[in-house]
Amino acid sequence: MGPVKLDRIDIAILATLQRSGKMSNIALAATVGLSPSPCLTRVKRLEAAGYIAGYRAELAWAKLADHIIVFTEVTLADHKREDFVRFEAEIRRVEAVVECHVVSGGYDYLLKFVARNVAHYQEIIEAILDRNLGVEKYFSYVVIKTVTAKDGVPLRFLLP
Amino acid sequence: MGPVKLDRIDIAILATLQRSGKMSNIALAATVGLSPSPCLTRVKRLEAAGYIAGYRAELAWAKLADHIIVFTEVTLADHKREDFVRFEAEIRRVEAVVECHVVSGGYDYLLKFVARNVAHYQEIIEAILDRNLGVEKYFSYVVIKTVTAKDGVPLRFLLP
DNA sequence: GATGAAACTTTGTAAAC
DNA sequence: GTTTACAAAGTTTCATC
Repeated sequence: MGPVKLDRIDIAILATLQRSGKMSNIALAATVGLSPSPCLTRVKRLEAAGYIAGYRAELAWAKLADHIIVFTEVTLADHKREDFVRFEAEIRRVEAVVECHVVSGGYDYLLKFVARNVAHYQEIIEAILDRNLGVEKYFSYVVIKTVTAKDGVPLRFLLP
Repeated sequence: MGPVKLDRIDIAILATLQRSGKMSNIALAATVGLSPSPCLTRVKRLEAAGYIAGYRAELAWAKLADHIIVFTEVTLADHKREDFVRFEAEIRRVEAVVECHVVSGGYDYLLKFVARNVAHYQEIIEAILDRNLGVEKYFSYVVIKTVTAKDGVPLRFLLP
């Protein structure tokens, strides 16, 4: 997990693997303009340094199962440290919550839910409210259409 | 891309590959309780049917580059069909926008941005406003802390 | 579905340049 | 860093039960 300097080739490797994680080392080497041996060395180094968190298959959810996505703004009634800790600990255990962020201004948490349908979402929310986690109010935004959903983030855009 | 019936083993394969996309076929077969040959046949069938959208390396953004995430609510001034089409076409071209959803109630779009810092985000937003895409108002929520960010969605949770 | 054999590809390492 | 070589391992196909 030591610090590793990233040169242009390392960035190219990361960017390529982000798009095609199963590409063979030979194909990867050709893509980034390296011969296979040093390319593999770099990949192993990047993995060991912790820059690659893992490899995942991206599933086609739309084809696999009917589902809806809902973003929910949550405001807690009290704002003591223990209120936050308790809410977060419990929300982590809810399968339907795929993202939960603390945000600045307006409200406390922004959550992203996945559910089979609106009724299913309602069940989930009510189960959360029943647990008395100190939710003062919440507002739900059901996703009607997703315009953009990038798999990764353009590396070159974020790196200086 | 034909229709494929998914049995318990198919679901297990998809769930496993979602977690470890680079697992070898031999290891995968052992995990789902199959011998390698039929296991590979199933994987190929699932890929051909379009249930697996691709394989990706998940990068460790926190280690790679300083960055912030911002959720932005956008309301358009006019709601004619062409207003939506124009806004969506342009927003797709903004690198910093990693997600863009049409949502029900409150406002029109919920966007998820990635930027190097708040000043960078401000630049990006101003560039969007300068293009006169019909944005009447917007509100930004900077992510202070991410409590949960699941890589995939539990398959069994969504499937009936 | 399982098994096992055979051909092929890729990986991972090590040599020499 | 490149190229070549090579052994180990994994993939893929095929025939058989």
